[in-house]
Amino acid sequence: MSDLLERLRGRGWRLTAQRRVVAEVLDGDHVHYTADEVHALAAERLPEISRATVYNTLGELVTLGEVIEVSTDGRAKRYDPNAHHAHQHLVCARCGTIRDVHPSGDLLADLPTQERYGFAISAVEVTYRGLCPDCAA
Amino acid sequence: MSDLLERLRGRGWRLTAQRRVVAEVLDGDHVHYTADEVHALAAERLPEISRATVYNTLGELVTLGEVIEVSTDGRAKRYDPNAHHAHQHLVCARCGTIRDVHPSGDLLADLPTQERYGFAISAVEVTYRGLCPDCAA
DNA sequence: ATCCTACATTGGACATTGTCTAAGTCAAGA
DNA sequence: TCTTGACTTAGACAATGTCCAATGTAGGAT
Repeated sequence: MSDLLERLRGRGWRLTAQRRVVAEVLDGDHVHYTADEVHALAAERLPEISRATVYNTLGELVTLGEVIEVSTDGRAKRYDPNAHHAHQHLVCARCGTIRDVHPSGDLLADLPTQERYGFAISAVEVTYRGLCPDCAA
Repeated sequence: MSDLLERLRGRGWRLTAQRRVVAEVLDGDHVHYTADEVHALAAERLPEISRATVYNTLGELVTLGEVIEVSTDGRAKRYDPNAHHAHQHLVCARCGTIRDVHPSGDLLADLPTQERYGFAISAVEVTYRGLCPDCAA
């Protein structure tokens, strides 16, 4: 992720303090924050950053394909910076924790043509649900 | 679905006009309404029905396993009465239309043990995304 | 058939998450 | 350094969902 800013600048992104802070917050492994969490963490470094800017920046990162938006349930969307490695999600039904997982098998091939209803399918998402060790205890 | 009310009464459900109307609205094939749509349709038959009751009833039906809650994206959840046949969903990324589909393959077996992080996995959901024929045109 | 009462419904306030806008600010090229 | 169009901000607004106290009622008991 350290070269993310470089990549974005190459695409004509204007590099502002706010965008830099948001990108820094998303840096790291197994990070799946909500927009509000990103805002809180960003505000630790840049207290005046507004919610609107965080939403804007996250939306741009999603559009650019640098970050994936994960809607686990009715709760807030989470943002996953691990966009360059195909993966799926394992979600705790109780506390909402997310882990990245890598199932085997060709998910797209599993859907017969006659079940595609003429759709141009562009993505397959798999969500495994269950209780994490802490919540199961 | 016609025997749904019987089944629910057998479980001690008090049968009210409101609950009957909500169940009737959900009756049918390939129905994936949002809570607000259910409320609007129910209100056609029972104008005084409140939003709270629709939310309560949908929640109960989900808890009882008669209806499945589908969170397609950041939009409103949709309610799928086809709970007794395992199936997955095909969603149009543009208009939000949902079709029920039945992929082959054992999705649960596709996740290696070492990728389960000690979770007790209880469900697997697959969402295929793409553009429906209308939106692709 | 009528009465009781626990359960269901109602309306509206409230909460959460996200979007939009007008006005001010600033990064970066000239 | 100047200029300008893109960026940020605060706060109003919107969409969806939850909660509560007051009221109503289904269905068993009498």
